[in-house]
Amino acid sequence: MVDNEMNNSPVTLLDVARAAGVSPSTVSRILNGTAKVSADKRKAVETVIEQMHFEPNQLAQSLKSGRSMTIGIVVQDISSPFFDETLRGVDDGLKDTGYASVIVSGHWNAQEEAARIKLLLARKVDGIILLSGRIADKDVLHFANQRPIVATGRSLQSKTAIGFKLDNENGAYLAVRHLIELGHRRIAFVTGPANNTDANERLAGYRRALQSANIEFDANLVVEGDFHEASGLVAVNRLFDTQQQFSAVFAANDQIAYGVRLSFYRKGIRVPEDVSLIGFDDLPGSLYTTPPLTTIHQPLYDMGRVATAALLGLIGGKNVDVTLPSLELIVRETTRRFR
Amino acid sequence: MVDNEMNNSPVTLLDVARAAGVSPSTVSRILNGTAKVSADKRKAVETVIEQMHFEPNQLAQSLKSGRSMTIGIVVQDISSPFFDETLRGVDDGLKDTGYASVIVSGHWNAQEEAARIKLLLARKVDGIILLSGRIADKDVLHFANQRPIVATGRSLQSKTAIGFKLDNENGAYLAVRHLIELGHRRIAFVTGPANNTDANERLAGYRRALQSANIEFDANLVVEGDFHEASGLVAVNRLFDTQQQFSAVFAANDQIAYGVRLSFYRKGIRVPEDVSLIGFDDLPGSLYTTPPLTTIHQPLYDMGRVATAALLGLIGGKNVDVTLPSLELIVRETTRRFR
DNA sequence: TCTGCTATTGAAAAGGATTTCATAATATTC
DNA sequence: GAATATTATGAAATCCTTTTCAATAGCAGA
Repeated sequence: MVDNEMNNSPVTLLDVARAAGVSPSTVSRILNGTAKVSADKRKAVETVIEQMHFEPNQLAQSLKSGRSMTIGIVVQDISSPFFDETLRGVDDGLKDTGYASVIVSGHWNAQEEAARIKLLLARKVDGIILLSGRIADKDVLHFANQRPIVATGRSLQSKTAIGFKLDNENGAYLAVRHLIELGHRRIAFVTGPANNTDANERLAGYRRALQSANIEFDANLVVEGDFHEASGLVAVNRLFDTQQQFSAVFAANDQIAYGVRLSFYRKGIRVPEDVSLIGFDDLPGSLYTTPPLTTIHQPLYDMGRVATAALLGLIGGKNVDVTLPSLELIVRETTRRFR
Repeated sequence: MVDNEMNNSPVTLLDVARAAGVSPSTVSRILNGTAKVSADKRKAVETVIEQMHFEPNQLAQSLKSGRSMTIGIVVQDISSPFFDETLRGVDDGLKDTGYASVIVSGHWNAQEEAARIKLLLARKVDGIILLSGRIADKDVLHFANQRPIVATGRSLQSKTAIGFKLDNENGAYLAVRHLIELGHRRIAFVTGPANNTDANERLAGYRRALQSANIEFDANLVVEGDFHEASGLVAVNRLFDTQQQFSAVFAANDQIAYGVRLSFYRKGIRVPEDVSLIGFDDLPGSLYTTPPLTTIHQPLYDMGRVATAALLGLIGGKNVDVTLPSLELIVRETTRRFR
């Protein structure tokens, strides 16, 4: 409390240098260990730094070095549990690296994503992690000319960009096969938006599973949702309105499954006694639904970690290869043998 | 693709100035509209900017102006729905202001919070939003000497710091009164960590509601949780193990309520037929639990907006006053008349 | 004691933008 | 047409660190 707390202009390296009777260069050298400095000066400078509570101005450091020690993260929805888990992985991956992250949201809109990426670039982030999103691959590659980019939910491979995705098709196959193994044959699928790749791949997995069990695909059992809870609810209502027969529902993600679950509750249909339900994602909340949701576990947290490691590698100029844990069926309590 | 994409050193304002045959000052003036510039030069500069794809280096701008156009946000848990909602409010509040945000997590640890705040300060954020947290008020005020801070979950009022909190006590009172009005008299309370202010205030509200209905407080009906789902589950088990009689449970937050709900499901106890359950927070997920959860609505999103507006006011040197929407009882489907 | 090195240290430039101050050019007034 | 007030523009300083380059001092070797 002895320092310049009153005087609101912050202490600079120059102030320190003057107070310690040395040149700024010397202070900088001590700070960064760039060169040998005599013991007495070092001591003097260090005590002054202590006394004055000096903290180097990162902005100035960044400007000089060209490295901002910041990475940008583009999510699509800042309050979605889906992105949260990945974000937690990124956060942990960044721990003790000196990097901080700027998180921006693209809101599932290609134009907004591009605008956000430009913003990050203008801020001179050292790299970008792009989680899902609708922006075209070629635009991603274009931006990657300026700073390395790691993207999830798409396959990309260049000197400055890496993209990886999980095997949605296979995950969906696993889910539907599980239902089939339990004896279900009329399986409804509440999918995601028609133009969404993930949704379409999951649909493909659904079809493959049916096919390999010689169950005919029935388009009436497929209802479009939007990955949010409400859409699951209306999807089920739609299924009932059109009088479809089914004994199980595969929801394209857990959030849809929650909506589906509620719709059944409203109609007095029991899960899993009357109908089986399976989701996709394994959000943290799915452990605590009533009953706990059977679902396909996406290693979201790990994706965050892997993406971060890959980006740090790219930034450091190392060549990286990503190996992801795979999708996994988690059987909980919303599925049961038919009849 | 005609520009310097190959040549990886980015275009600077000086490059633009040279290419357009004017001084850097002029370019800057055009960029910022700081002064009048003749139409022909403006035109020339603008076309050069366009051609060269010039983007001003924000780092340099920030260094000069002392404003980084970045605000720091300290959350406690990056993947908690509680913070997410607030974050969404902040995000929306920042929209179109030119500010971006750096989000760091204090992990409910005072020391880590302090370290994170220092990190943000070193990055010269223009202000900080502190969401909950355990760091002492005086430390917050100390940091606020350097940059304005807006904090939630605590009351603070100084030239550079604003803290506001919702009326937990009253919210809890509302919840418990609702149960009492439904005829419940043996009401269990699953609280938060013993040293947590919010938890204690909610406990106080619980007690006041009982008292004003002449129901004697029974310490055996109060079980400590930690605001996470699992603790709700074990709390109920504990209640059963110690053979407590109760017809309703008040959970100190929605996440605890989810755990409580699951425990009941496991025991074959129906909600709300056999027991009533009420939460606190109104997380987005509470709309889709089975059945949808009766709870106390915390205006989390609004808190984010309000905090952001307050911080922007503080940064701009305006004097701000915060008015918060209040807590509200949301009756859904987990509570019902006793017997 | 003198030459030749090495180890420390400081001066100054650089990084990219903004802003003050000065100047040249134009416009206004009588 | 002369004198003054404006206006548009550029030069240079500034924000804070880092880093290159040059210089000084100290030391070893002969």
